[in-house]
Amino acid sequence: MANLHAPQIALPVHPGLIARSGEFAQGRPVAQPPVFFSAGSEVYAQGERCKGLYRIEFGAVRVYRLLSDGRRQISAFHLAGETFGFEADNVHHFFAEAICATGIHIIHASPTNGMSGELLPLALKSLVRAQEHLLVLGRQNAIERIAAFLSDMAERQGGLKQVDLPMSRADIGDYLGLTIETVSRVFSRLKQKGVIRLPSLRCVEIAKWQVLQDLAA
Amino acid sequence: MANLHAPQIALPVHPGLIARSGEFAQGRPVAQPPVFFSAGSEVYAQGERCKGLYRIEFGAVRVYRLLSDGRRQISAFHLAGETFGFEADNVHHFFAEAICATGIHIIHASPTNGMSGELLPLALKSLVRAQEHLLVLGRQNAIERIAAFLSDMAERQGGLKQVDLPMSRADIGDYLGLTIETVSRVFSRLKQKGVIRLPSLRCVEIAKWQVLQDLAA
DNA sequence: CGGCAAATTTGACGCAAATCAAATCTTTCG
DNA sequence: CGAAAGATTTGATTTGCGTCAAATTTGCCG
Repeated sequence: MANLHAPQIALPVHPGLIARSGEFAQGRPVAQPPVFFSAGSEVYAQGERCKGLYRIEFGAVRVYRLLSDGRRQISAFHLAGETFGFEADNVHHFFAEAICATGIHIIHASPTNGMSGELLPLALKSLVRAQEHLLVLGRQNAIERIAAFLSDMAERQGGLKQVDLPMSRADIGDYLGLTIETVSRVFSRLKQKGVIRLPSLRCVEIAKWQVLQDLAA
Repeated sequence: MANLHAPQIALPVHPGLIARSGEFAQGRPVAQPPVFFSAGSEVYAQGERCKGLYRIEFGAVRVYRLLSDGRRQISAFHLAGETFGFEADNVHHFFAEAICATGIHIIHASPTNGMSGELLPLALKSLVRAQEHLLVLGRQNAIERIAAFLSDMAERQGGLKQVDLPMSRADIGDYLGLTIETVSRVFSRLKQKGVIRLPSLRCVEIAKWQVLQDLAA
């Protein structure tokens, strides 16, 4: 049951070094220049005060919580173009870490900057994602979880057959409520059945799209 | 694995019969008169067009999805005072049913009625709830899930020792990703350990608050 | 009140995924 | 390049929860 993960130590590289990209979009201040985070570095911590929202320029982020005994649940992965960091109050209740080299716009939301109209749709997208994921964790078995995960990742990357997995097997396990061994075994099983190919550890090629969809149920 | 639930048949009793309560609060139009739903009746269905948001006056609601083979995942229970029915687009992706006799205000949100300011906090509350629940489903065992569920229900009912459970064991199971047998066994185990008492099927008395909290991890 | 249907509990057993263990493969970096 | 550390895969075994089955309780309605 225990599933301990030593925190990966890596410090974020802070602004100033980074070329700033468009600070204004549609005539509104969007963010400070994008901040660069190296693989494994912390974007924010549980208990930290919210500074705003986070929009990923490139890279990927995992958002998670820990139980007191070290079990970890990743509640979401976020990819380029996605916005995360919503909280009901102004304190973070989760940890967020860059999975790989990642550039993030920090959006300092305030009542005055006219962002509020776009916040709700983004928050709702997060909500729908979380609710979909509840179904997977509550009622699907290992192979269905992996199939759903791969379908989702593929879809979010434009539906190409080649899917990039920036995260480790441990991350996938902690997202799907499985152990790394089970994740690995299911990958092997899918490969052996010809549903996917694994050109490399962090890359999956979906050979039988329809079969994967059906498995995801 | 399969977990079939025949839909409970009961029709909502529609307005007109119901005395209308304050249609305006703080000078804004809030809702049509509250609508009464009998136990098991449908509030909305998956695929149905969104008519607005729903605020519970009294009673309780379950929101759920079904897999093609009938497995059901309840993503949330909603109690009196709570608002539900958020979607990213204007189509419902879940089913909502009254668990018991329930009165609901249907809030026809529109850009013009000044509700929008209050929508985001409510949506975020739903989001946080869903994320908390992910941790339970992903990483907690049966006893921890039940303990977390009972703690949550107690807290939402004002922290009293006597907790009302409007929902069946089947509902609890489908919310926590467990079978009814496992739910029942865990209740028995908690009772036998003196953590809870069961004055009746739908009522739990929390005898050892701290133990329950510790179990919820 | 009495009888039936549904819900819940309890028991026996099986299985999917966890755990424990060890062999590969990959990456890092001196 | 080559060694060491870490990640992943694979195998053997255990176990918590699901499944199947039956007993018991509760609620409903004439």
